[in-house]
Amino acid sequence: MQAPVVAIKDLKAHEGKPVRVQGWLYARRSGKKLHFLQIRDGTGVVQGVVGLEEAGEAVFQRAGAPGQEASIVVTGTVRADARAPGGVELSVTDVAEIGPSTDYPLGKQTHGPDFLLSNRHLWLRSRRPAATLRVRDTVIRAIRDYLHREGFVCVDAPIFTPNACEGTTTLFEVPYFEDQKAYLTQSGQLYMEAAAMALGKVYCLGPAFRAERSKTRKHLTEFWMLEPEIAFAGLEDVMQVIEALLCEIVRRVLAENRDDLLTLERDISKLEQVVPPFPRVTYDEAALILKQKSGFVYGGDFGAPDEEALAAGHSKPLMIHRWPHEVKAFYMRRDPANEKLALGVDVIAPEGYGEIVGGGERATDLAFLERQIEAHKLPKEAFEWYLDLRRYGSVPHGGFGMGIERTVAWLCGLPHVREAVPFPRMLYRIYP
RNA sequence: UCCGCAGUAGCUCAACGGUAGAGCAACCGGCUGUUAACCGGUGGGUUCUAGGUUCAAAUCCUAGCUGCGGAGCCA
Repeated sequence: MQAPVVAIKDLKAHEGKPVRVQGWLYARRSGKKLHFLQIRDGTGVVQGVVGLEEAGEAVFQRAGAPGQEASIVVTGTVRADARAPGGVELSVTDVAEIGPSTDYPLGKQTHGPDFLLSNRHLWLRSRRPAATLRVRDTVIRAIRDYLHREGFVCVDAPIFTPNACEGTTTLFEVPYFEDQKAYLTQSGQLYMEAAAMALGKVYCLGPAFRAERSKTRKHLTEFWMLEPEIAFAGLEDVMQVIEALLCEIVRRVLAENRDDLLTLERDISKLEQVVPPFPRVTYDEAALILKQKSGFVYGGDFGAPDEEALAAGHSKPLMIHRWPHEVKAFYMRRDPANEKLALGVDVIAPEGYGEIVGGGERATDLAFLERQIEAHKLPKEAFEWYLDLRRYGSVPHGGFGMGIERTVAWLCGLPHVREAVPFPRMLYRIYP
């Protein structure tokens, strides 16, 4: 009878028993009578020890043959060992090579970002990318769990759209049958407003595309965005949901990904400080702070250096609300207390990770929106369906968009958002 | 689109006007407890491309290509 297959993370529970481990040869160190095999299987890494005398000559030779990242099945007995980083080792009795691997491109030497990104399909096997993807998984599960618990319904938005959702930023154009054109969505928000009028609390979580020629550590051309939309909600309600959601995400990652955060050398104490309430300032207050620091001129949007200056000194995400309406989208509701301000909110992550959330309360007044569409020179016929939402039982509502990669990059302490997505799409990179 | 920086061995880099080198990887040998293993040896080059300056160019100049970082825009 063959020994049972056991995941490396579960080996401790099988101490003293024979098991099989299926995985890949991460690295090997060899002596004349001893092989040390570092085996990884996606759940962890374990060291297999192959002694010439214990395993026999045939097995010993087979253990010395597979190259780095060859796929192997290793049979052995689980043994506690104080010298092992994970607490247990495998005393190997047999090794079988499944798929060979020679001249693996990613060795133990250091590599530059260009080379690593060109080999992203292999780089994923390394510890840091694997840890990052596990954190990303937790972030997405935390989002879905939390929103489900709060009564939200997942309503997916279309990827093909007939026109710009907001009419401003650059779109990827694709041919759509004979003589039509379609565009890849840059936001599902307008569709979520329709869904919120049907189901109350809704969200979508999917890719968004921006054909901007941006080359910074905060930008991808394809990124994932969470967009909740809530009926019968105002700006304060939206800010409350953002705060609660971010705290829940951080809590889950701290609870489920401690080892991954250690692998990533993340300062966990910084994340532990992310608890309610978040600091909140109005645009006016923020502009005043910037004016004292750097001579900022009131009325403009905040640039990346401005964001960093505002976030400096805060260990929690900073919420900036009530913006001059000129710098915000046409569909934002105006502040009843000051018609020059839009009821929008941006959330700036700590440690220089920039804007991770943008949202606010939507305008519900039909005549106001018609004027806005005209003022922004948008094609009105494309927005008729959107205006219908105001013609037939409109209610106060609001929502926000959260950038998944920026959030993951912040939680993991990554130098660039491209590491927060399995296969990044950037201005000059679409391979692999 | 604009502004910087870079391109030399498979990878990471050095050489800064005067004989192209190191570490890692590969290959060979040694080692019974390694953890980025260690020790000895071998092979490995159109110095991104095209011009130019010079007795002499990886090095200086011009143009291009590629990548990186930042700005703008945004999540």
